[in-house]
Amino acid sequence: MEEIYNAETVEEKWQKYWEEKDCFKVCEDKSKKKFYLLEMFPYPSGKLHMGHVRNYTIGDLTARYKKMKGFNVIHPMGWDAFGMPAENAARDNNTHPAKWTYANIDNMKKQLKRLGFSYDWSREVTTCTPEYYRWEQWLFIQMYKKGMAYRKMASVNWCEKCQTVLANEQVEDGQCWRCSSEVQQKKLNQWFFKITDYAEDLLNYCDKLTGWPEKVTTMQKNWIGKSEGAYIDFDVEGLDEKIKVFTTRPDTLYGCTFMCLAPEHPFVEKFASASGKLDEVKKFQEKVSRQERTAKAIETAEKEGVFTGVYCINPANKRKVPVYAANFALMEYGTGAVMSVPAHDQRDFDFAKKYSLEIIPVITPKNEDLTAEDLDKAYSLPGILKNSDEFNGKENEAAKKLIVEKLALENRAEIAVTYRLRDWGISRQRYWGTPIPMIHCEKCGIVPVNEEELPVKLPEEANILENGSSPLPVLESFYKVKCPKCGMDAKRDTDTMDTFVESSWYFLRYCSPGFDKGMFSKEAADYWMPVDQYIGGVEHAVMHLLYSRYFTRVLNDLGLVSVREPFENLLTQGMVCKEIMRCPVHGYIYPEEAKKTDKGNMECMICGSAIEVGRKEKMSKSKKNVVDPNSLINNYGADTTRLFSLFAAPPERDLEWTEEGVEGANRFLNRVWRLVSGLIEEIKGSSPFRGDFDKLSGASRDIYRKTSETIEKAGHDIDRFHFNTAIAVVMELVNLIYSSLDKKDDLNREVLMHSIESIILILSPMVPHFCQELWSLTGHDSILTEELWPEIDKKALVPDEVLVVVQINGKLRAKLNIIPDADEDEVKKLALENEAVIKYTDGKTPKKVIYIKNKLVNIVL
RNA sequence: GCCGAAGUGGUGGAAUUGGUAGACACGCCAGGCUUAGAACCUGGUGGCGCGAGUCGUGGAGGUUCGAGUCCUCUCUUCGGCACCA
Repeated sequence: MEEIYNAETVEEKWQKYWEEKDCFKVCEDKSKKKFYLLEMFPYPSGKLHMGHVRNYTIGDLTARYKKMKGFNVIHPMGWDAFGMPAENAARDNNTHPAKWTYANIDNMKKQLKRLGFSYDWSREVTTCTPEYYRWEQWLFIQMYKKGMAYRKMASVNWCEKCQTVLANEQVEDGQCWRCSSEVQQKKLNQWFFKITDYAEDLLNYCDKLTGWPEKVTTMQKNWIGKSEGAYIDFDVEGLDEKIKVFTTRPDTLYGCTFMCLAPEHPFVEKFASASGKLDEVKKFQEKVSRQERTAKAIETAEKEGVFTGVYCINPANKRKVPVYAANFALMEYGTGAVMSVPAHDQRDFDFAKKYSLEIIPVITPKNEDLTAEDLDKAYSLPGILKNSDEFNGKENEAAKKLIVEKLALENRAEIAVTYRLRDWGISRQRYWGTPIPMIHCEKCGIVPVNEEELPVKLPEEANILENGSSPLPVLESFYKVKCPKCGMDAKRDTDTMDTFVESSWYFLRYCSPGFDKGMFSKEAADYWMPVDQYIGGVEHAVMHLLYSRYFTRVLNDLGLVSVREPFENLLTQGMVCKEIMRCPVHGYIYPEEAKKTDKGNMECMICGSAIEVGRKEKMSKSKKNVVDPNSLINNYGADTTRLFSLFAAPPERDLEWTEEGVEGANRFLNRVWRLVSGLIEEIKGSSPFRGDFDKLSGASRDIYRKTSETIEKAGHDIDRFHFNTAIAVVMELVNLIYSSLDKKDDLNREVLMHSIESIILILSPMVPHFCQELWSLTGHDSILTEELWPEIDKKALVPDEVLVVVQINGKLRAKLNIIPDADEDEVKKLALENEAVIKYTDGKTPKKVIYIKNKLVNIVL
């Protein structure tokens, strides 16, 4: 056996073996319990980053561990291969998106294999292949037939730089999520998925997703944003119109003293022209449209409005109420009209102060009488109604219902629920995406492509245009088609789908990746689904996870799959961080551009200046605080890389990358290696201890017991994703064996063999190449991927003696070693007779003596 | 503004259910091995104190025989939502 562990040759050897022997291939097997382990598939950007490595290491450990626990584990991998970076790269490097994408996939796949991940590559799914998107198009047509996909003119978020529309979720603080340029509004005819039909269902199930972090379900709930209230109709004075408002506070209706419409509300111009105020109103509209829509701007922007010149009638008290157009009213929410109650809403209050509008309190705290003069801000707490006719004196919560009921009798109000969630706009004016399988015919309107003609292939001869936009709208061979219905000349839809569509069902495709009679085989999907453990970044908490839940519901309702929720358990891993380094001359610098001086400071290798070491932040190219997985593997090997990312922090927390930490992980592997190589002559050929624990004594007994404890604790820790502590207990065992080695004469070889075997087995899901090599070297013919998790000898878990601590008034004063489950009175007696205890009790009689079995005695004086 | 999470040694982090705070690792210190270094092995390492001790889990209270853990208030950091009517 080599004295030193050579990661490179060992890793290469076993990777080759695994691949040749197809070790990770799985099939449905109804005799076994299945386990679907899924990691979020990557966008093939070209290279893996440390975030991927961490995500997939956690996944691989879990997959291998579950397999050792006897599950039939499916562990697939694929590529979220459509998307804009491919187009950008194609334009910048004068290549084709497909070429770029496939080259990246090739490269990243090599990297994944170098890390030794146990993927069943026969299930690889690549979303940009016609075999995949064909079925997405098919589903689109089914959804269209059910009214679940529809088209409407919509004001969309338009990014001038990317030349495309963005989903609401892709707009962050009014800026494009990718390029951060300002998002504008543009009217376009768009395809939408009716996710709002499922808003209630998606919301209700949030609380049933007990295997998800609460943080994520809360974010989804916020995103869906249900609010319960009422629609109330206001008559308009002098015009035959009704203004419908949505309010969550019908109890404050009597306090409504003005009305605010969104500037783009259709009534605004209508009213203004009726009253002759069109000029002023138009000026206001223009001003608002120029206003910034970023969160910051909104926060600081003053509430502003303009009187339309028209009054409406408060249906409760018939009061005449002026109608304003106001910058804080949003057309996208509710009805675009707000009944303003300045006494009880802060925005309305600000607005009323600015324009000297009347403020009438209608809710007052119990045992107090709130008047308009008392108010220096809106009162928004619960209370008792006043100034509200027959509702005076009622609790405001109760009044909500009563007021709506009264108005409902006259057809002026109804209970209503609104959601913040919008329908999912999926049209993208891009090339590198799934073509929308629809044809526009002048005579027949919108006609789906015949299903036999699917897929509508993305024409590969096309290339991105100079300005970066899609070639499809100008590619005659693509858009010029015959109408499937009437046979006349017609035009193909030249938009492609949002790439979140592909990732909303890839986990189903993995169940039967080659299936050519549908999206997936129902039989296979019903065997494998739901995903038992999903692992990925928290950045997908809303979009991807919500869309996937939505798609699973749609597919369930179409009878294509039996599950309704796709992901049973979710683990969101933290980010990989590293400190930022800045050279006063060169700005941000890469870690490899810095070196440590003798004094322990960092200096720039280019210019020698002292480097400011900044705080730890998420690794990003722009800050140059990145580490390339490839160089890590080259320097230390895949197993060290894997071990470090598991040991340095629990998975859900951020992981701070340090060179010292990586070296520590490497050191541990070498320590295990040396332990085995030092013992190999002695233990090789021995079988692991299977005898009676009671016959063991001395160091052998201790080691055997510690081994049993380690198997138990490591398994338990892995079950709850505490990988760092699972590794720590193995380190403890290794330390114990090391420190027992000088007592070698006592050591039972079979016990040693048992311990070494156990260490190898426990570590094998984490550092599989390393363990497989040791497994073979210690005389095993089998392949570790077929081995089961080691058995625990329960008998050895019972300690010979337990440590009972003795406290006096809660302070630790003595320790007793006692046989387990000793008689309570005897332990108390022993404690009280203890020398140190006598010193502290000082002859006093204890008031109370508390005994916790096998743990502690607390003497209260 | 609203909602949520987290604050533990010099550092990353341990501590099922309230029961020895600081496992394991990094770093540091000492010793061993070595011609020397690296590597490795052994030991030490929360603060204060020579010591018996004493103080210690962001801060202030509280419950309890006993609190990192439970309750109230508060500070800080991070994340999400946000003119949502």
